Amino acid sequence: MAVALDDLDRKILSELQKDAEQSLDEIARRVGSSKTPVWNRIRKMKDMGVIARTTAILDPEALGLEACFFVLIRTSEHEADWQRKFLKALKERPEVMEAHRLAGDIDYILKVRVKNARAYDQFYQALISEVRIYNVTALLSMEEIKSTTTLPL
Amino acid sequence: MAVALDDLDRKILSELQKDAEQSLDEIARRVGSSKTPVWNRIRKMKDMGVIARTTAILDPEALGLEACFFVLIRTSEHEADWQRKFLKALKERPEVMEAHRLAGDIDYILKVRVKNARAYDQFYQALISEVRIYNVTALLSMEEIKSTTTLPL
DNA sequence: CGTGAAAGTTTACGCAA
DNA sequence: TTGCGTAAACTTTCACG
Repeated sequence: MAVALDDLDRKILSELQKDAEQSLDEIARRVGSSKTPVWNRIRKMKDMGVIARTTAILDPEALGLEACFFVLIRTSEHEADWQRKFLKALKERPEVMEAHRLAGDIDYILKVRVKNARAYDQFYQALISEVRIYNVTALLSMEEIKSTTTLPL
Repeated sequence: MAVALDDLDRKILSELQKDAEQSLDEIARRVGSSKTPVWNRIRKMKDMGVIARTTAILDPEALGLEACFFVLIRTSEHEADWQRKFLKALKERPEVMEAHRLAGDIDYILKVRVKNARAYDQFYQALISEVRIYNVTALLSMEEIKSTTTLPL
C-alpha cells in the first residue's frame, strides 16, 4: 500500500496540505520546479490515491458545535453480526468524526462533535438503544490544544 | 463566536466539505442558485472564518504512516509554567495530530500518527524527557473504522 | 439581490527536446 | 522527464434588471 515518493513529491504534498487553493504556478515556484512536472505529479498522486480528496476545513465553534467528546467503549459481544450493526450505526451518524477499533482492554474509541452536552446525551441514548454495549466512558474536551489534518511527511 | 447561516450557506458548506475543487458553476447548480450569490457567500464565510482553509486530505497508509495511537495522559503538575512547556512540546511535534485538555480524571488526550510502534516509542521517550508526566496509557488503533473532516451541518 | 457578460487567470494537455 | 505554448475553462468583477 505504501508508495515511493521523492523529495519533490513530498514538497508538493506539503504545499497542498497547507493550502490547496494555490495555483500551479505558485506551488511550482515554492517547490523550485515548474508547472508541467508539478501538474503531472499531482495527477499521479491523485490517481494512486495518495491525495484522497480536497476539502474545506470549517471552524466548529463558528457553526455552534461547541462540544467534543472522546468515547471509550468496551463490549461483551464479539460476534460478526453485532459488529456489523455497531459499525453501521457509527458510519451513519454524522456527529461521529472518528471511530477506531483498538487493541487491548478498551475495544473502541470515538470522537464525537455536538452542539452541547445535551446533544451528546441524545447521541449516547440513541447508540445504546441500537446496540448492546458493556461499558462506556465519555471524556469531555475542555480545550482543543491542537487539531491538524497535516500529516508529517 | 457562532454565526448566523441560512439554508443556502449550509448547502454551500456541505458541497465544499465534500469536494473543494468543484467549480463555482457546479456548486451553484447543486445548491440551486447561481454563480454570483454563491461566490459572495463563500467569500463572506472565508472572511468570517467559518471556512478556515482548504486542504488536501492524504492517505496515511500510502505515506507509510501505518500506526495510530490515542494517548491518555495524567499529570501531577498543574502550574502555568509546566503547562506552557507541555503545550509547546505538543504543538511542535508533527506526529501529534490532535491534542485536547479534558475535564475529569484524565488530563489530556492525544492522537498520534507514526510509521510504526518503534516510532511511537521514540515519540513517547522524547515527550517524557521534555516534561514530567504522572501516568500515560497508549491505545493502539487496529482499524480506522471512520475518519471524516466533514462537520454535521 | 440575482443575472449575464466581460476581462483576466489558470488549467490541462499536446508537442518538442 | 521537463519546458513551452495554447485552447478551453474558470474566477472575479461590474453594470443592469
